[in-house]
Amino acid sequence: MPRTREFDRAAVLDKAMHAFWEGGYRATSLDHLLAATGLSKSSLYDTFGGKQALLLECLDAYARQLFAGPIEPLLRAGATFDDIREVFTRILAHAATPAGRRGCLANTCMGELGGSDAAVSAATGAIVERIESGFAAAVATAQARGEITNPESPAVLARFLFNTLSGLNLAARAGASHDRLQDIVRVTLDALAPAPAVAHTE
Amino acid sequence: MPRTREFDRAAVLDKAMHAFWEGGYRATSLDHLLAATGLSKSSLYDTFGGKQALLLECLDAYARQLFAGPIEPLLRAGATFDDIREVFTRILAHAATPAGRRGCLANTCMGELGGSDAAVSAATGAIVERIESGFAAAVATAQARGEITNPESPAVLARFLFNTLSGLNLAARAGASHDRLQDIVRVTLDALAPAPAVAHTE
DNA sequence: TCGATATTGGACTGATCAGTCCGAAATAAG
DNA sequence: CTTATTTCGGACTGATCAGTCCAATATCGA
Repeated sequence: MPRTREFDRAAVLDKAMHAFWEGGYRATSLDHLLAATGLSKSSLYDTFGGKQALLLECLDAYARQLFAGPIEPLLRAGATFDDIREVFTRILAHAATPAGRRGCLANTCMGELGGSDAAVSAATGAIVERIESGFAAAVATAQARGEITNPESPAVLARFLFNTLSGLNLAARAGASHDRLQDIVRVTLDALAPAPAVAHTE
Repeated sequence: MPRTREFDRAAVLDKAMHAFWEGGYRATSLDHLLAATGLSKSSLYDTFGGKQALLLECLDAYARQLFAGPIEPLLRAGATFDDIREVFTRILAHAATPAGRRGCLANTCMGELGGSDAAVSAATGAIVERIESGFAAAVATAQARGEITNPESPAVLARFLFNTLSGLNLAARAGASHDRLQDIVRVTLDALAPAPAVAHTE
């Protein structure tokens, strides 16, 4: 009996996600979102509830694409140092695309709304948590295999790795050169398994 | 002949800076700025020109307090590894204060306006540049003295150090624990002069 | 004391914000 | 074809935004 919906929910969500990703939350007005998604105000409100609720769904969609894309190697059981490397390689590759300048949606939202919106804070916190525990598992495996010689605990090294990621995303958004990002990644990865220094001293 | 001004420009600037620091640019409305500074709309516009111009002056004031405070050790001629350590110690100490949750004004502005406001971008870029060249100089000195054994160039290590700083500020704004920040700093500094690994292999 | 001049308070503007609401349109079951 | 049901377009709301403007006010030199 009902009239058929004229849009695809998932496709609309994807477009809204890219709009937020580009401009952040406040700077992306509802009018802008309507233009980006092509639907009417009433449809948007009927379907998603409101601007904040839409952002939360976009963060979910963003997380899914993250865990299916650049972060995916980290979630495989038995991930190793190579998988950690692969994550950074993928991040760098994405940062090199025109869309890469937008950095990370979760990162941007955290910076903009972290202190003032508990729901957004929770959503981004969950993403952080999942990435970091992936790093920690991979570090533990890599330490057991001797690929990572840095004796800090997996949890600590995971924090360090995530922090580098976080900085990279902000740098990309600030327009950093590819070289700059590569340098940072190289030093970071090298910190996990430093070359044996000058050796033969003692 | 003129009527005497009823406020202290520097004090007003300081209050406005803290308002922006707390809420970012867009979320800090003019009304909020007026309440924070205590002056009237016409005084604010006569004195500073407008909201964006005020932010730019706040960024200048912020840079001055940064270079006279946490970053100061880095700007001394002949700064060494200890001075790099001292910078991070000061950053950690500041992050532990209630105000530390706000992170870094320049960082927040870069994330919020980096891609859309060239003037803000230039202002924050100049701050980054100055901090990073301070890091680079200190790294060069420390390498020459053998305090830093990591063979990467001073410029590259400076990028790495700044990236850690950048991540720390976002983490602080996201409400990270003190332990978390400390872990990140420890791993970062250790990456500059890694302990001689297991040694005596080879 | 007095007048020239800058500061100040606050009303005002037009734009834009997120969000509401309802009549018109479209559809599918009967 | 009719009708129940949902979607859709767009007008509308009240709040808030940054910014303008001017009359009232206060001050200082003379």
